[in-house]
Amino acid sequence: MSATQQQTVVEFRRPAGAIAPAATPQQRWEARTQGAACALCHLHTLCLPEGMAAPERADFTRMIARHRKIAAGGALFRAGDTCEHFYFVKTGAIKTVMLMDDGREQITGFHLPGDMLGMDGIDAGAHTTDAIALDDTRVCALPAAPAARTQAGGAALQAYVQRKLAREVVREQRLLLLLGRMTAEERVAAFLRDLAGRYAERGQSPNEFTLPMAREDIGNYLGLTLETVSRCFSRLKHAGVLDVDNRHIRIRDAQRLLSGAGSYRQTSNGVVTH
Amino acid sequence: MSATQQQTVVEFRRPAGAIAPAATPQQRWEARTQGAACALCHLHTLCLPEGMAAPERADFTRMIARHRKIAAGGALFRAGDTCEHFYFVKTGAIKTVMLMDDGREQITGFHLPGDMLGMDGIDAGAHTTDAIALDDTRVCALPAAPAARTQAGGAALQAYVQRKLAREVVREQRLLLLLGRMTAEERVAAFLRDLAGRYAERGQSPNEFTLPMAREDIGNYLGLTLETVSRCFSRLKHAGVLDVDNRHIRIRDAQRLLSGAGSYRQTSNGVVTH
DNA sequence: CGTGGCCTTGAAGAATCTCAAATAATGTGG
DNA sequence: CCACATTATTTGAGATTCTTCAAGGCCACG
Repeated sequence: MSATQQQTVVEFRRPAGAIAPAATPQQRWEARTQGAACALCHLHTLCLPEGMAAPERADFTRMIARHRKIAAGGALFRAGDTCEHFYFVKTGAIKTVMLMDDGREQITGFHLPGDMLGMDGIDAGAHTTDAIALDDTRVCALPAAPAARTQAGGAALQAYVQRKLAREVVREQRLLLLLGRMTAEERVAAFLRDLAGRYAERGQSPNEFTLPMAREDIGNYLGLTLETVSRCFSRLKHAGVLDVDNRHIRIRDAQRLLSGAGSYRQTSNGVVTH
Repeated sequence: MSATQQQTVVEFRRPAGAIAPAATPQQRWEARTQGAACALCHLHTLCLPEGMAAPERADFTRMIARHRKIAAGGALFRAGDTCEHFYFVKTGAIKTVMLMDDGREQITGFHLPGDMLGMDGIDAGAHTTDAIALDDTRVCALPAAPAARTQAGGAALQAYVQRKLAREVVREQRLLLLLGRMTAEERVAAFLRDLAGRYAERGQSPNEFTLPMAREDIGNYLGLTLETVSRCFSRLKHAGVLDVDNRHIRIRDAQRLLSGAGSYRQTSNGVVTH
């Protein structure tokens, strides 16, 4: 949703060099056995700290425990669990859910391959959300203690976590703006734009993708009901902005998706076209 | 809004030793001239890192530039400004506001004395919000560079910022839940509870205080209009939960303010008392 | 081929917003 | 210190958006 992300989506450019070339099986096997797999992982441009010096990157890589698996619907962690690791999604997708006493829930984020999660546990030492797999999912785990504390892991790792946290703060600020000030259709449009941008970062097509979550999850995330989300999708479809086939989305008119996205609203003079 | 904060509000306990005893003018003068004012500031329990060792606390104190003043309505920083400092509110109050291209705004936080702000600028190097004084306000400034980077300032300071960031993430998560899932009256009640808890932390009465912001700001923050906020106040007033006299608030029935706060809603069976 | 989960669509209802007006507080210049 | 202008707040009535409730269709899976 940032300016640069929007740019990416509008022009449907694939960011040059966003994703590393795939490693050969032989390379991968060697990397894994030598604890240097991160450098060869196709997600390393998203996970690995760029500014970090080589020896510290090696430390980082060595600390990572690879390949914890979570089945679709399973929990990576629950609210209240001691925060022992931060996680990177490797394959699949995860939602983080904040809970109320009376059972109401709010999804605070969807985490795609390359995304880091679990830092919400730094403050209290325990996670504040449930992390639920939307699909069969694999994650890498980074021990939280050295990353959060001043000893051991070193300052570079600490700075890395700090950056990730700051990014999370800004992401949530944008979400506050969405929930507080946008109409249903604007929210859905912003959601799709955001997803498109993130797929672009991952080297996948930003204008054609498959949603990893149900309508209910989208609605929950956007502060709407699943019916409202469905209706917004239908309206955008009939307006020619999108192709929607169940969870498969194709963006036909990125320009209109960007500009209020088929909401045909002009706030200043009240004119409503269509 | 955390469990412990709620507790504080329910029982209207003043947390023991939350606030340091006031320093004498002589002590203050010495402290200021020697760069050790933080230890004597009545807000030091909120600002100063608890786990920090004495020498590092002294470093922290020396880095702080004291007493930048902002007149009511003035900006401490604007979205896009280079993030050179983090700030601590000393007196007054500040709102941080996220902006949309079309002029819509979303207040993302109100910052009271003792609160830290400005960390949203860590990621991009520039602030993402406007910080506007609600009253004549004084702040202390902490240079951002040593706090964010690995050199100079040291790991302790870095860990401190990390903690503050993590707390901010959790605070925003709670706000997402509020904006996404709560009714208007629940939002207003949660807002007052939160404020009450924060005043309690500052050694002020949690059941009687003066709002530093206008109805419009409250509404904006809660994703409502000012009229809706005003109506909620009136309903809570007529229900005997609050005394509302313009910006002066007195909480008469904390129990009811906590439990859905005059909204008389029971989500499970649909029964609506009142 | 039946069952359950997910999605779509319609119609009625509720919560909140918008518009409008009156009242109260605050600030300003004389 | 007062009269006036300005701004903030309250309250009402009607409009609107979104939700709730309900029904039906599609698809995967046993």
